[in-house]
Amino acid sequence: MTRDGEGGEGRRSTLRELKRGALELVVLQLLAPGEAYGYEIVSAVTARSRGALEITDGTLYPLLYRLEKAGFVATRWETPERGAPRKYYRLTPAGREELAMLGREWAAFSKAMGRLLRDQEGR
Amino acid sequence: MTRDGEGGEGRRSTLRELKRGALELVVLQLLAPGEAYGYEIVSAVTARSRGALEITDGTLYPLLYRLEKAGFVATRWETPERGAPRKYYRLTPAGREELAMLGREWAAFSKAMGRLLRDQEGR
DNA sequence: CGAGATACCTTGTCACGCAAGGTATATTTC
DNA sequence: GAAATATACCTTGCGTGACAAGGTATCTCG
Repeated sequence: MTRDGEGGEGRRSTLRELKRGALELVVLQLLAPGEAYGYEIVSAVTARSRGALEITDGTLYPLLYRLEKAGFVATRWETPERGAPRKYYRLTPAGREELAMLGREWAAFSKAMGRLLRDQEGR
Repeated sequence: MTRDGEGGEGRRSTLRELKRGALELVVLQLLAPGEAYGYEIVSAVTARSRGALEITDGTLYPLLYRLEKAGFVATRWETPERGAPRKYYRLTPAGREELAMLGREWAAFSKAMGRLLRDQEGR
């Protein structure tokens, strides 16, 4: 996966802002089954969200750094038999708590949004 | 509703970032049944989202201004019999289109998130 | 006339996604 | 064995937007 670019001059991609806050939750969820390295996470985010969420490595690495600084993930370097060295990330216990909490918050939030969008009542 | 403050020194309020992107959609939805004025919208957002989304007027007014500049809402001043003058906002046809589009995007996004969070598969 | 309530608006700060660059290592090709 | 390519990680600069904090204008009440 190379530099993509997307063509975008000044276009606002509507819910772009919304997707921001979801990213931390998504990354933690992706790490739940086991460890993964940076580039792997970048493509997993797009794949597992079926395109609803697309990120670049320039977005991910600062986030991973914040997560590590917050104690939610721990890292490990590994040099595979072929290819460049990889930095593997895995959840810490605090990271699993954070994941659970964000999951609950997401559920509450999306439920509230669904209700609000469904109701036709005039305030 | 006065200045609230929330106590927050450096605290990260978790899904705060996520709620950003939802706000435009929520405000447009609140205006769907008819016009409303600023302060009314501020309290309606909290009430209709049942606390899942809380904003201050300092957040809303810049957003309303952006929506107006984008042609999604139109305004009208009214001086009520009692109290300070109010600026009423209503959806334009373009605003209704935007609302419909954001609603579809929200549905797709929340569906993708739900699926991602539900799946336990190891990438 | 003050004090308070209602309502609107602006300024400054901070967070963060993202494009665009860069570095390091390993592999392939000539 | 040097250049080219691929893989992977990291950093810088910019723009956007939520929010706190402050401000202004109008009206009501004592």
